Amino acid sequence: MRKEIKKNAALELNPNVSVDCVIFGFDCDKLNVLVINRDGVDGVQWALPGNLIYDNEHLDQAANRVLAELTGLQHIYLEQIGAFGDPNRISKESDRSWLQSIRTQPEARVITVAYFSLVKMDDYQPQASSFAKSAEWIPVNEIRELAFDHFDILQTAKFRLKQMIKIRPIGFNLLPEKFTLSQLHKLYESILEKPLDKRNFRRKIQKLNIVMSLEEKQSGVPHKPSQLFMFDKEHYLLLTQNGFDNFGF
Amino acid sequence: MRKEIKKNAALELNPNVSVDCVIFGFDCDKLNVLVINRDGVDGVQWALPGNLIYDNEHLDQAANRVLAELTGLQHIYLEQIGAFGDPNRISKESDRSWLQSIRTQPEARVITVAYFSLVKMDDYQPQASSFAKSAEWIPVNEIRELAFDHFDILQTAKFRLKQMIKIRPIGFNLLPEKFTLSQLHKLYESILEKPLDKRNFRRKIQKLNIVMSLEEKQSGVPHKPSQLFMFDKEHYLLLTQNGFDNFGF
DNA sequence: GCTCTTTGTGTCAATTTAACACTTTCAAAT
DNA sequence: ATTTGAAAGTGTTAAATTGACACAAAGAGC
Repeated sequence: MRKEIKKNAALELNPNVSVDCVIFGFDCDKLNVLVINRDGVDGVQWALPGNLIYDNEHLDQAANRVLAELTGLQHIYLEQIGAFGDPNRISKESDRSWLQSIRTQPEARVITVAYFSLVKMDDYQPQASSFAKSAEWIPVNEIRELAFDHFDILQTAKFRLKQMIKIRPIGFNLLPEKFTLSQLHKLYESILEKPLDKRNFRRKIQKLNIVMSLEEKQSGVPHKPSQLFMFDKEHYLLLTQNGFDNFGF
Repeated sequence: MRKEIKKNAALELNPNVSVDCVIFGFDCDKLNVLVINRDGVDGVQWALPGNLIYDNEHLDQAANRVLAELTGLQHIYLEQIGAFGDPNRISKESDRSWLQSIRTQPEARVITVAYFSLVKMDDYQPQASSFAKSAEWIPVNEIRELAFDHFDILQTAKFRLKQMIKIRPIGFNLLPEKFTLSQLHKLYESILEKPLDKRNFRRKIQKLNIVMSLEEKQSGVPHKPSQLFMFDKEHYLLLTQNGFDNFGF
């Protein structure tokens, strides 16, 4: 039985609980996810940024801290997806040996609490540090495998995102301040993984009153320049809190 | 640092991870939730059934085991709500002293993974055992306070239920095999906490093709007897898996 | 047979949805 | 200067869905 008394919980990692972050970014073309490559693992094997929590730390704080430590990303609103904790989640030899090299209790049962977020890719240039030897944006649909149970977590995150998009406005965190409706359109298509009728999409978005058209237009593009839009922060926030009942596509 | 090697993980409770269950039941009138009263706590202070997990146990299994141990309820499909783990979640003195009496590491940081489920109240007569000195169904809207952070968990469960009802069919697990549309109607009103137009409700439900009317009618009621219905298991299951896009009320 | 209580039913106007094609505007190439 | 390619932008229609709303029917108990 574990019985020792903790003296300095503040500094102590809890060997049983970790957090993992699924950070989605949008490059105005497709959905990407932020992954790291771990120091001490040969070759390329992507993993979600994640690590053990401290004993005195809020889960949400831990997620933010771990994300920042591994990738440099800060001040991101993270939303919880849920807990994952198959007792046999360490099925890959590379994961096992990596844990041996980094954890004081590499065999400990770990429950991981997953978080996700949506950010503008351009605003966040990942900088690998701590045990991350690299940190990169990778297109979501190119990912076939991840460390531990991270692939499951990613699938769940994608699913949650699909649900969320029907209930709340989305895009504020994923698009640049000024954006075109085509970009927003593509964002929705990327998340839902299906084509949406352009005219119907535009009509629906405009009726929500969350976008305001600017005077400005695109320039330098080899085709008809697009009107630029901004989100109407007030309306957007209102809908974020209240959600909408009927916004199916 | 905790460094000891576990020999018999199978028998060892993990001091850092617990599960809690929010079991909703419907008495054909209002929504209830299953709560326990703990042995060793003076007076009445309700708590959700929950306890630490074993080190080698799946989270879902742990939730089922703990629920069965405390209330006798078995074979229930539990769905995860998420992880809760405020490091200061032990704010009440009664919780603290109760932990002292039952846990080997009463001060340990605990992350709890919450689950919820919907059952027919009549099929499950709770039988308190283990550290539960009683186990009862209590109307959800009479609950003002619960042990630990269980009130938060309950609120989150209610919220998730409200969301779920718009995306998937509901009722199969909450109503008796044969039921009336009025009962189903009341169930939806209880969950959504708002009145729904009777005719519109019936129209919508019927269009889903999840209910089949039986030849049978109610009898012995002092008013016009109601048609009885059953769920069409096949259609119901189909919609459970696929969800529906537009079922707002 | 009267009363009480709950069941069960239909219409209409307003809104929302899905399907669908052509013109406009710019930059780059010729 | 003209052409070409690429994406932007725009409206109508038929069908489906929504929400609002009121009264007759059936049984039990008196």
